[in-house]
Amino acid sequence: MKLYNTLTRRKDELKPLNDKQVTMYTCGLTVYSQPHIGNWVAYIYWDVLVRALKAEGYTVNRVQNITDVGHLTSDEDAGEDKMLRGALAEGTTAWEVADKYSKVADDEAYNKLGLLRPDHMPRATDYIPQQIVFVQELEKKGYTYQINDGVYFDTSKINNYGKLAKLDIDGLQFGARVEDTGKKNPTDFAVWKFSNPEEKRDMEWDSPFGDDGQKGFPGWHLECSVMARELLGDQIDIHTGGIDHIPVHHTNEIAQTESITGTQFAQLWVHNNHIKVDGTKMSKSLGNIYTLSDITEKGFDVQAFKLLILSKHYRTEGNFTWDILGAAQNALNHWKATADLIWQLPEQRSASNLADSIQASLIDDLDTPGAITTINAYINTFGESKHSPAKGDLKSIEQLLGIQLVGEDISGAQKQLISEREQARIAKDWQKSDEIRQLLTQQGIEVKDTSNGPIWSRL
RNA sequence: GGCGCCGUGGCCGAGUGGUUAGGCAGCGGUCUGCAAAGCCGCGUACACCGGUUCAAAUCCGGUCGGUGCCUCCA
Repeated sequence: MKLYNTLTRRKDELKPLNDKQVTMYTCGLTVYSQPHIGNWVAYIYWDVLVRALKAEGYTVNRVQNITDVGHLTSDEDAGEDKMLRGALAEGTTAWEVADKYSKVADDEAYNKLGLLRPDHMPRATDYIPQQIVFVQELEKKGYTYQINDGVYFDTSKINNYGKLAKLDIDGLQFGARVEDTGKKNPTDFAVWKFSNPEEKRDMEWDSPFGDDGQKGFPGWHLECSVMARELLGDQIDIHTGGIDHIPVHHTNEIAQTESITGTQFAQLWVHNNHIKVDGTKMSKSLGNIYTLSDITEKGFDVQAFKLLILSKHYRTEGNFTWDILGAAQNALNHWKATADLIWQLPEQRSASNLADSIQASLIDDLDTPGAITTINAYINTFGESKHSPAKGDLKSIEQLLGIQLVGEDISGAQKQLISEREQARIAKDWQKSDEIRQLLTQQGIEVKDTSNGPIWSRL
């Protein structure tokens, strides 16, 4: 399995630290509001990555956290707490907001999108003591300092800070866009923030830091470092996330973890690009943020959304429009209609190497467009075939890409209708024939008269 | 302003120094009671200007255009 490694800026071969077991960490959602399709884009790619790893014979131990505290609206440790903002918007507490959107996200990801559930889905608030210990360790080693609003990591203490993003540290100065809040260096970041005494916080904890009785909460970057270490160990094989996390979040995870462990944190850093909407960034201010429900309410299949996403490489920027989704839906319908031939025509006997071909694409830096091209070529061989695809081949597609193709057989009554219609056609009773076809259409079944006889598919 | 990324045929989207990507949409034909599908055929793309090379859409330089992060937002 080769993956493009942001650390080295080239495709690197995966060489797991522990033989055939792969450890993988993904930064999960901050559960403060309704997830949108951009969130799911990353989830879909990493889902296929896990599927490909399993097909390669690896066992995968995967952590995807749930951020429910500490994520501020600015990466620079300023701004509001996203959870509190969510609570304010809904007139409830941060705890309830976290609970609500954790459930929403869970339902959408694992029920609606049918993604594979990660092995561990820790919540940051369940790891507060561990995070405090982590900060204490950093303190002991002299990596931190305390100012007014929290305990900060001193990035000047390490010599390769910013190696992931290839940051030009010297070029960064306090000034126009980098506010001077008392930090020693512009890149320093909070590992523990103190609660503002003027504000009521739903989520805050006692800690050994600050004044006596002063409450606080963990820094966002710290959470991932701690949960990864607690659940996967000092070193992991693959760390995934969005490209937006390269300069700050992942850079800081590396700084913290490697300062503690003294070894390399993740071997492979894999980042997905984003998807735009109508050629521009999805943003609240533009009001162009779509959710999974928007897609289904327009009558599209979430599987079509997955196909749309997998049609482009995870590292290239994507675009979402309803037209593009419509094209993906058409392509999916074609795949599904071909899959439904298994109920109608004898199964193709000759062995195909479909699974191997798909897998060959996936292990080359998760080349899902290549895999889809392979599948299209395969599907197209059934255009005038007297056979249906092999069930094993369809299963391979479903297992490797996570796109469901095979539906249920139609009912006996519907089969009877198709048979009656065929009798009417033989008798040239076109009126009856068309009436039956109309009836089936109302039941969501389309019948086509082919050289192989009547063939149905779902509308 | 700082740091990036990208520019492929109607749309989406791979790829790469010399060989048809593919999908979606469209057009013509065929088949067909009709419809749809299938089948056959059709667009000869790679922003622009230079350079390197026997050969560049593919490498290098520049220009133009778009766009991302730094602020709501993955």
